[in-house]
Amino acid sequence: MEDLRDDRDSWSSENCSVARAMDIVGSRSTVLIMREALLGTRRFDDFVRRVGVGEPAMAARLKEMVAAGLLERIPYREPGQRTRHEYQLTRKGRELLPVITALRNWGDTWAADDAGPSIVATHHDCGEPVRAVLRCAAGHEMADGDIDIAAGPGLIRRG
Amino acid sequence: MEDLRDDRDSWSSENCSVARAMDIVGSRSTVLIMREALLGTRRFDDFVRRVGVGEPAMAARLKEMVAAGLLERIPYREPGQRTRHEYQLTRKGRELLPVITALRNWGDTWAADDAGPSIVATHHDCGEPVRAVLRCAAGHEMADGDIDIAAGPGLIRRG
DNA sequence: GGGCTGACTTGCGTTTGCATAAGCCAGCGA
DNA sequence: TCGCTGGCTTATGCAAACGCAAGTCAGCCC
Repeated sequence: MEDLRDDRDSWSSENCSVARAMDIVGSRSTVLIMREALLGTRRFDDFVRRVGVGEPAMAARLKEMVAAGLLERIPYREPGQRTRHEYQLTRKGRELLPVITALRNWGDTWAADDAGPSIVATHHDCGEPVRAVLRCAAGHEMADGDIDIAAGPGLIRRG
Repeated sequence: MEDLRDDRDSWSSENCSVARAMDIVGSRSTVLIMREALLGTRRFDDFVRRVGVGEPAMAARLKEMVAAGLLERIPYREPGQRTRHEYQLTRKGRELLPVITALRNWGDTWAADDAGPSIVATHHDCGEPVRAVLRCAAGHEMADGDIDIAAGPGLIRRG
């Protein structure tokens, strides 16, 4: 099994999933909106207050995220109230949870304030803290030294 | 065990590790530089070529990343060449691998082009593909529905 | 039909990110 | 000592992101 890192210049990163993911969720406010959405927030003014960005920025961001398929704009009606809209996570959006969790883990370790982390994700069944870890399809958990880089079907070779 | 999502307005996200992580690695180019660094790139012009940003932006980004402790600027000398500097990952930087991996997984699933992913991380020992997954300290792997949000020591409660 | 409220939109000015083009500088080889 | 090369820095300008302040609009309540 060849490791592509050994000949990094024989292939290009044009078709890169990391870059494409960053085009969609690459801005600070988008990530913070995802954090809130994953914590259950759904309404416009709750997002504004909890994320801490202004209304114009929030409106623009939410519109982009609906267009990108991370959120869905759903009408709802509370009794005695007019019809409003809320922003619900789609599957595409919910599946960003490992990204947000990995970011939170890293921030807890390397960028926390003196008091320690403010919130901890825990396993509902056993109460133990949850982390994003690297695991192979055979079930082995690993550190970064145990990883090779192999070619996928979309690899663009050079020369 | 209380779930903090049930009373989201009783606490604030001021002290948030996700936000602080985004302040450090929140820009597209920083993430792409981390991608390349984790693939083994170390030299200035290799970063410029492989990441696809201009030299001024790269110089500024690398300087920030060294200041943030993600990279270290190390002098080296190839025989017959003058002394140069390369950018090596620190432990702080290397530990972003789960974040980058989670982003790549998500991009492969939700933002890939028709050809499929260009590269696949595999386990060196068994060759199976590697993913970032959520796992609790007791060893259970889980989906997003199995997660509670508990208070950490740094939580800021309100009124 | 007039007020109120949640959910935006508009306008303006600032900051940040990045591109392009050009210039600088250290030192090795000749 | 002179040119070459890798590794930047400087100059300039555009475009996107964001904050603040103010305005709009829909419709339920009265």
